[in-house]
Amino acid sequence: MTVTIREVAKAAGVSITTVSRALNGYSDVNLDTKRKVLEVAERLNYRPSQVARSLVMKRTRTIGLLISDFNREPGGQYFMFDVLAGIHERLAAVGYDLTLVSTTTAQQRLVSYLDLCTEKRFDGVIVMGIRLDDPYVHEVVEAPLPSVVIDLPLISKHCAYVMTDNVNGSRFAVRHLLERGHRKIGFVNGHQQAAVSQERRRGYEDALRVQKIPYEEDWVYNADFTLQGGIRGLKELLERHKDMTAVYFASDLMAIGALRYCREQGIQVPGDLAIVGFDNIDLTQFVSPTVSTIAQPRYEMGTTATDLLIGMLDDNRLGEGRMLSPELIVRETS
Amino acid sequence: MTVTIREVAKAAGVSITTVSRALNGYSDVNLDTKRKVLEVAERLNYRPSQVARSLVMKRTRTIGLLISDFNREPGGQYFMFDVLAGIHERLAAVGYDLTLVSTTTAQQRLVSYLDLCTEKRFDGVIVMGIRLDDPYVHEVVEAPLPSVVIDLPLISKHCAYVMTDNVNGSRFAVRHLLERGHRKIGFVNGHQQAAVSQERRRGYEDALRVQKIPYEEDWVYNADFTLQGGIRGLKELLERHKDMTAVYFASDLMAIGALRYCREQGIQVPGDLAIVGFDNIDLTQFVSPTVSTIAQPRYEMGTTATDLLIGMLDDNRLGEGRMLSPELIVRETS
DNA sequence: GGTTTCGTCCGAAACGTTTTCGGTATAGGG
DNA sequence: CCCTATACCGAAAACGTTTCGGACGAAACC
Repeated sequence: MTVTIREVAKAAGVSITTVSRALNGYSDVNLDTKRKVLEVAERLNYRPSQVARSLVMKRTRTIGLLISDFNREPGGQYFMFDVLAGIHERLAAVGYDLTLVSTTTAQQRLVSYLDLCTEKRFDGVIVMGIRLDDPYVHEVVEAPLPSVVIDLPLISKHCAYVMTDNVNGSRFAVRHLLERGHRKIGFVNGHQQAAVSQERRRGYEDALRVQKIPYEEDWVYNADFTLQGGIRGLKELLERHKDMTAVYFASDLMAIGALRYCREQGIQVPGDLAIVGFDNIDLTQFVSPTVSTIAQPRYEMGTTATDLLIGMLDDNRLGEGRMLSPELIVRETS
Repeated sequence: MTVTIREVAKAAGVSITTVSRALNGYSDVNLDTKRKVLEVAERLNYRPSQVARSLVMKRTRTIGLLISDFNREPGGQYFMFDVLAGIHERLAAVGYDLTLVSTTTAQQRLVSYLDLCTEKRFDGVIVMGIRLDDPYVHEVVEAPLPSVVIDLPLISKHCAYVMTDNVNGSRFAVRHLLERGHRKIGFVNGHQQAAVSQERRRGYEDALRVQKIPYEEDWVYNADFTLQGGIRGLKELLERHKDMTAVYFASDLMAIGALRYCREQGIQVPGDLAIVGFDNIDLTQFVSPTVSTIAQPRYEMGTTATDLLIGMLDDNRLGEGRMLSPELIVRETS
């Protein structure tokens, strides 16, 4: 059926050793026989089996993309697609493959994260969308398998991470509102199982403190990154504080939900209430008014994650953390 | 390093044949020895190598997702992510892996589509985002490798396809505008290298003809699915026809671009001009006014594509075409 | 009691590569 | 003329599985 190296060898009148060497560009093969081999291989349309090669080389040149439940995070698509594009682009450049595995896969087979990866003989893994309370968090860090985690500061010898600098991102957002003269600023956070939520809260707190504004719990509402969560958060905060003039949301989706609520309630944005979101998803530019936000370099997160992983694999570097800079984008809601 | 079947055999005091049979649930192995083997395998934390297995079984249980240039289609993300989710979900259920390969990968290696797939020994392929003028279109159809193409009606013994019924989708859109009383209806199409563009134009034509309205070339503008394209299209059509009261766009992104242009020009939507888009991307619900559109069952496209492929692989069915029904969603722009 | 049958198990080949080690021939140096 | 260096090539082991064909004993049958 498929043509093997043996048939090429026979057709070219040499041993399979010589074929292998000729095709892989080794030096100690006569130029004429090399040409002959290449010509025959071309004529027979020979394609070396990567699985056979993987078996003997003990590396698959395949890295796994572990997505914690593909569609658990509503609106996570906006984030994930760009990261994925970055990962894919960089991996293609260095000749690695990417295979998708979501935790549902593991669940269905009742097998642990690490077991799955060793069965498939991945050379490395990139982990995305994992939560603080996910059971396999420690498995990722401690595994001998090189890995890089996105948006969760896990680090070890074989585990690197890349995140946006969420603390500073939050600071930018809140500082911006402060500069606009706001003093009564609420904060609607994401769910507490996300590492980024903690950091964003910290940035909010810090920015206030710099201006000697005390941080108080009841100006914060813990939602879940979703549209509905944003609506609930705004509603609740407005009830608690009639004098609130600005709200900072830990996701654009929540900010947009809030925007919708404001329209229903006749609250003028930014006149009555200023709003800043986080993520810079496409939507922010299309809703009206357009929403001010903190941009995450999503594509770059993908590429640097890949770079870190490749560094561990090919130049066996150690795991390290990489912080990417967010950027304040001022639009109409503030 | 990693524990092999040989070590399990030694530890359990049986042959590797027996270990293999025990683990794979064959019948002719004594229940006691089977238990013993399972216990030892568990204790040693044995994980069978899928690459060794692939080599001998001559199937990898891996299917390739061929994306024609990941970020060539601007706005393609909205479409692709959901399809991807559907594919992934279904594949996981039947125990296949999915590995991403974009044409850039092949280009970088100067190797044809088919060569790439045979090297990686994919069991099948799903092709997405391919254009009519892509050089490897015929390669896909004629290859012995089972494949499913999304949004391009290619069919052969080993090649199936799944698309939305774009002709009917267009009919729904235009008929809806007709029912609203419009008679002067423009059409801004996508680029001509997409198969769906031809179909959508046909649907537009048909719907008009049913109402005895002649189809005329100069009511159609060929754009490119993008925001800017939508703006250009609307502008051009408005210049050609002062009396136009409605426009149908072959993508939501174009419709939304048009919406933006209308706002700038003070054109009332739907008062002065009614608008219908295509795709039902999330954006349509967030812009103001919300845009009427034809919904594509994106997730289902992914799952049925997978079902078709699995059918060819496991039950060796032949390639077939599957049409999915679109749905008219009336919102504020019409 | 001999022959079958059945239940268990194992040896060895096969899958398609890479790589180590060594072999042969030719050329060059003394 | 002998020895060594060099260039080229091949045999065979290895990677970790699955599976075919058979072996061995015990039970069953005639």
